[in-house]
This record gives sequence, structure tokens and C-alpha cells, in this order.
Amino acid sequence: MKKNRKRQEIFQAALWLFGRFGFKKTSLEQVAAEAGMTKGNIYFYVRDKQDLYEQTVRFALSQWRDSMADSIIQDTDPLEKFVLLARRSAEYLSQHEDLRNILINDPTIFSVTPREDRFSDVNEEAKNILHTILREGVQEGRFHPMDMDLVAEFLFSVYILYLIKVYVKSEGLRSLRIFEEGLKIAVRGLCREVEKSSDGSPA
Amino acid sequence: MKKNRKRQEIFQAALWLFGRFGFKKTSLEQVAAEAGMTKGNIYFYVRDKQDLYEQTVRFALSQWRDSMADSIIQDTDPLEKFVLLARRSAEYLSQHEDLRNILINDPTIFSVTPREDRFSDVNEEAKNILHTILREGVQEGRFHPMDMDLVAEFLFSVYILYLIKVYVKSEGLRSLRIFEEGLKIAVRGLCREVEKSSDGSPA
DNA sequence: TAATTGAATACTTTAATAATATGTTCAATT
DNA sequence: AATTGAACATATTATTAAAGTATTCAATTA
Repeated sequence: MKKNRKRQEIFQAALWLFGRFGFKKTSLEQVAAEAGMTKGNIYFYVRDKQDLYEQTVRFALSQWRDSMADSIIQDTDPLEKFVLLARRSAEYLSQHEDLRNILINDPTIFSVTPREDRFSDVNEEAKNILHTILREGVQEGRFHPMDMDLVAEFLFSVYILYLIKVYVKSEGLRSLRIFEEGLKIAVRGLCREVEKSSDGSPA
Repeated sequence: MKKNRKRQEIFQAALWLFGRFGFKKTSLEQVAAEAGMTKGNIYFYVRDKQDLYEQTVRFALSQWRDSMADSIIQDTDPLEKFVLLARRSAEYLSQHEDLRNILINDPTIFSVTPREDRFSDVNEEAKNILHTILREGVQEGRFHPMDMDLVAEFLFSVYILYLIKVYVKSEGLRSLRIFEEGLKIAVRGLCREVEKSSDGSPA
């Protein structure tokens, strides 16, 4: 059964086209052509155009999330993981134009305030990565005790806010520097005081 | 010359109507009637409808900002000021339905990512309030050294993000709790370690 | 002179309709 | 199981007329 492989090829084609033309101006005929089939056959894989779109976005978000999950296995220090996650996530977005374009065309995907979050399942898993890092940090005594659910959601929302600022709307360098400052504050806010040997405290 | 008083009456009327019906569905005839004059006369006070709208929003934002500036004079501790600013700002928005409605009808006012920020001057002054608090904190040695411009902008953006989540889109209680957690982290991230007498550290 | 009016004008939105394009179904085919 | 292509249903665009609203301005008022 090669249905799944074919389906992913369709998503790949749709990702490119939806990103380039947006939902409305992308026709099923275009998608079918790009995927090497006729439009009728697309209905063998998805319910309708809306379903194709949502599955395509889901496909792209999942790849992103998987890439993030992979990128932090090696490290051990929760604080390093936290910072690495921020950097890698940004790097991924900067390298994937299709995804960026989709986010430009449909700002509701990562809406600041999702009315009904169509991709809550994928986002939930992304938050879980953060959540896991926080739990490790708290257990190891590196992080302050906290409500990890709420903090994960807070960090995630700030995160998305700035990823979009920097890579989707191109507010560029300044936003990036603002984000870095925010990251510093978050890191200090999460961590308990560093051992006894402080880095420069007077007396 | 009572031109300025009359002008403010027009803004007050326009604020109510733009909030209730939005920009497009509010007619100058309505605004004129609410302000007790005919529509032709409105052009004595503003250039055109667009100008009326922008000045009206500016008027509302300025009032908000002034109220914030007033509310923090009494306190002395920069940290308390910072937290107080957050609370008062939220309180103000919760009490001013007109402003909330305007923000609902026109999300670009506090756009997460202002393409061209039409109200940058007002927002700039709001950021300055934050900036001043940060400078005091750093000078008194309560806060870590930092790039105050960047940090002020970071805090402002997170601030707006959550004010909108809670009071504009009614994401209600949960967002409020998330914001409180974020506030805790920000406070810890800004402040240097508390003296020698820590509140519960072992040994 | 500053402030206001009301009617004339210019501009935009709405409504209705036809023409076109695109989404969807499905029996037949590979 | 996977794919096609034609038939059908639905949505988008284009056109135009009607209605509504923004804008201007010479005349009027305080």
C-alpha cells in the first residue's frame, strides 16, 4: 500500500502551491498537475479542498516539530536545550520558504489568539517539547518551581510571536535582537541562582 | 477658541460609533448627529474620514497612556512600578468598552507586527514609561544591566499580546493565569538576586 | 473671523445578473 | 486499490444600474 507515500507527495505539491498562491487562488487542477495526476484522484486521498489544506499545513507543522524534537536529544543540560530549541526553531523557519509563505498567507495558523485552533494537536505536541524541558529543569533543581503547563504556554506564545515577526513579516534584525534580550530575561527568570561562585557579584 | 473642546467631543462621539460599528459601517452623518452638528462641519475639524478615525484612536490611546503615567507616580520601588503598570493597564482596558471595541474591530492598531505603525508616536510614549522604570531599576542596582530600548520593546509586545488575549478576544481566565506566570518570570529575570536573606534557600 | 450649514458633486458600496471558473461526484477503466 | 474524465454543483468574477456616502464649497450665522 503506497497510499501514504503518494499522499505525502500531494502534500508536498500542495504546500508549494498554497504557499505561493494562497488557499483561494490555488486550484485542485494545479495541485493535481504538480503531483502528477488528475484532480478527481485527489479525492481518493482527501475529503475536499479544505481538508487538503488542513492536512497540508498539519504535514508542514509536524515536520517542523519533528525536526525540533530531533535537534535536542543529544544535549543534557535543560537550560541549553531551552536555548537550543529557540535557535533551531528559528533556523528551520528561515530555511523553509514554503512554510513561511503558508504562514504569511494564513496568519490564523499561528494566530496570536486562536478562536478555534485548527492545529491544536500539532501545537500541543510542540508545547510538550517545551514542557519536557521545563520538567527536567525543575527536577534537576536548575529551574524554579513553577506551573509548567502555564509557563510552557507562555513561552510558546512569545516564541511564536517573535518567530513570526522575524521570519514571516520581515521585521528582521531589530526584532531578532529584541527576541535575544527576551530570551536572556526568560533564562534568568527560569533558573535558580547559579551555585555559589557568581560571575561577578561584588562581595 | 473652543475648537479643541469641540474636537474632543467629536472624538468621543466617534469613539463610541467606530467601536460599535467599525470604520466602514460608521457614517459621518452618524458621527455628526452624535456630536450635534451636520456632517459638513466635521471637515472643519478633520481632513477626512480616515483622519477622523486615526485621530479618534490616537485620542483613546493617549488617554490610556496618560492614565498609566498618572497611576505610577506615587510608588518608588521600580519593581513595584513595573507590576503595578501591568495591573493598572489591564484594569483600564477592562473598564473602557469603547477602546476594547475599537481594538476588536481593528486588530492592526496593536498589530503583533505593525507593517507601518500608524500610532507609533503614542506607542512610543507608552514604551517610554516602561523604559523609565527600567532605567530607574538599573540605576538603583535592583535590575540587571540591560539594553533598555530592546527590553522595553520586548516587554511592551508581550504585554500587548496578553492584554488583547484577555480583554479583547475573550480568552479569559486561562490567559490571565498564563500572563501572571510570565510576569513572575519577567520579574525574576529583570531583578538581581535579592540581598543575602533569601526567602527559603536551603543552607 | 471662526464656526456652521445644506445643497451640489464625486466617489464607493450594494444588488442583480450573466458568464466563467473551479470544486465535487461517480461510473468506467487500469 | 488507484486513477481517469466527463457530468454536475457550487463559487467566483464581470458588468451594470441603483443607492448610499464622502467630500467640497458658496452662503449663512454667531
